Amino acid sequence: MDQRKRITLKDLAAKAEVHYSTVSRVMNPATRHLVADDVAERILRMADDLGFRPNRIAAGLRTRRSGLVGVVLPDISNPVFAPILAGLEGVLASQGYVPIVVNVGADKARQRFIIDQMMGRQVDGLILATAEREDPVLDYCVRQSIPVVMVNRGEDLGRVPCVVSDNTVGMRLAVDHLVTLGHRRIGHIAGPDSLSTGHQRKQGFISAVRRHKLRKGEWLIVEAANYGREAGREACRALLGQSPGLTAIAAGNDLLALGCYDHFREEGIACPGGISVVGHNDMPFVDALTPALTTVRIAVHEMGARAAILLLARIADAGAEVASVVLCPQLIVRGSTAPPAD
Amino acid sequence: MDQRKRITLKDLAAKAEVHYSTVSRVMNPATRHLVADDVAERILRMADDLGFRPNRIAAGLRTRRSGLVGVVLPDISNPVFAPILAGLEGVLASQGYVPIVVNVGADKARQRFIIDQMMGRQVDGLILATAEREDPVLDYCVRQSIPVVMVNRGEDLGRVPCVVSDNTVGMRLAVDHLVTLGHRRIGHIAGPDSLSTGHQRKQGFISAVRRHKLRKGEWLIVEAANYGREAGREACRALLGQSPGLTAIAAGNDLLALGCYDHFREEGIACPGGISVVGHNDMPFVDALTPALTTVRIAVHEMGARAAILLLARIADAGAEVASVVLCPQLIVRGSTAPPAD
DNA sequence: CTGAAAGCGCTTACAG
DNA sequence: CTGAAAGCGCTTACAG
Repeated sequence: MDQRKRITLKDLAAKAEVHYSTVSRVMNPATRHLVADDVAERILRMADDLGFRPNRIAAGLRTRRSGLVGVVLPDISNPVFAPILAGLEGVLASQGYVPIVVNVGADKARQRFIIDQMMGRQVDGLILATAEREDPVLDYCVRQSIPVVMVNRGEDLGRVPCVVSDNTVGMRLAVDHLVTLGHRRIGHIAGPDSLSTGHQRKQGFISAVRRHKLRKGEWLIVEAANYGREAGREACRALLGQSPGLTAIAAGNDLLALGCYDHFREEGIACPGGISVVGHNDMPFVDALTPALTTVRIAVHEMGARAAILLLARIADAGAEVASVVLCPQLIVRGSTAPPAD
Repeated sequence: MDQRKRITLKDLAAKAEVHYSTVSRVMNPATRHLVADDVAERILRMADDLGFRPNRIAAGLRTRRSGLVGVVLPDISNPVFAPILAGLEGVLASQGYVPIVVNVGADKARQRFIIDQMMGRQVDGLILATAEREDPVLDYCVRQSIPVVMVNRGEDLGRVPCVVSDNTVGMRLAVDHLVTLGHRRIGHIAGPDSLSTGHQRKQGFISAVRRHKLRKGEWLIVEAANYGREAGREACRALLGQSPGLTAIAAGNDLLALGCYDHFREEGIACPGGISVVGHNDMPFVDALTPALTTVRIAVHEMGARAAILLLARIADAGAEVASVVLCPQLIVRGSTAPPAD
């Protein structure tokens, strides 16, 4: 009923008339030199002919390395995560690792359950895209002392390496751009303050408007319920309800900006004619919106790649210094921002 | 340097003063009833206290089940695949399986290499989103007789179960809609003919226009180089170059439709005023485009879920009938289609 | 109901 | 350079 009986080290050794430990040495490039060249060559050829694929599960049991990395995602339908995953996967694969990815949502109990499962599967390390600024799951990982790195979102304590975009700079780019266009009344739709991205971007917004000496009342912040489009629409309504005179909005991410578009459409507000919007992330296809979204591009793919590199380093040497990586974002000016009407 | 020495069956058995086979029976719900209730309870409590997580790699070596499913993706940056992956992952997780996902691109040699790696990792089955109508990699999988199911794209021979959307119906919905609006000169931008989606949608288009008795010359097909946005732009240029009188385009997918938008923008063509467009897939956020894209919604999430269910059935019983699943698509009318100008 | 034993397919000191 | 042996952490017939 099932796959043709898989051939093993021993089968191959029998055919080659050598001890199976010799075959083992040949199959592993690192130990191949221990075997006479002619023998190695012969065995390699036979392995190829027979389609011998060493059982990595068995090897992993012996070496205590699974070659598996657990990737914990909060929301795979958010387009930011696809390129991050692609970046991760690329470098992991190049080193013979493979990601096991689980989409867990925001529930901490479930995250912990999943991480337990992953540890049961002997993952060599964990990449978390789910971290909150204070995160019990992260505490748990630290206690277990399993190699972990965070991606996109960090924690406040900095116990664990993380790879993030420079959110302060990102918001400053956004605000500088708006101010340069002539805006003085600017709103910010913040992401959840429990997430480092939400918090840092908000702080970045505040320090940027202060730098430009905007007075209290000229700027305003509303925190969205989450990073989704619908939450953005609601926050936009609240923001403009509180301060109808705003001429520009810096959104905490592109989905929130999309929610602003939705609100504008409902209310017949022109963009950028009536109000300007800047997003954050430059997620796929926001250039195809009308107006094309001005946004802060973060290096998502690179973020994934760097996180994988950091994790691999940590797997190789758990004592390595906790170094984090902060990637520089870039302002992408498109059609959703213009000088204010008045 | 590394994680606190992981505790094993034997450690736990020593503490509980029973044989470790007893502990094994307790840890597995299916064999728990073989052990006296009070003993089981005591062991369970101790396991919990000590944070014992059975080593699934070791168990897998013994049982010859890894609980791993390989997922082979052609292009993770295409937004269709995120919901498919989410659907897959959801049902796999509910059954104690976990996906290992690799983004391989279209290269068949690399696909085969990756599949070899996955088989070396003892995956219990494979989900391929990379299938072509004639696919050497699929031949290889069949020869290895490893459980496989295809998702989104099928093969011509139908040797392997697959879960796809009904592409013929999808194109008919699109064409019927356009004809109902009054269009008689309709172009189709086809995806690659080597892919079942490209081929079937093209055939669906042809039979739909014939049903409506459009004459030769009233309809036209151009095949895009791939399913990407840029290829769509080029194909749109070619299509309108060959037949400037077209009043509507049925695109092979949303990305191709997006490419049409790009071309229209370049050339100052109004949509839907000058020309109407229908997409396919209803990928995330095409409702936020201007005009919002009329498209054929395919049940992506469900597609993933069904594929996982099929695979699990096949893993349980390799002799099971090869049943495929064809999901019914749905037309979503939005702003990119309108009656022709003349 | 519980224990003792074999074995899954590898890796890697240890000899020679 | 090659072999013989132990052992990674489990599961599961087989006894009792």
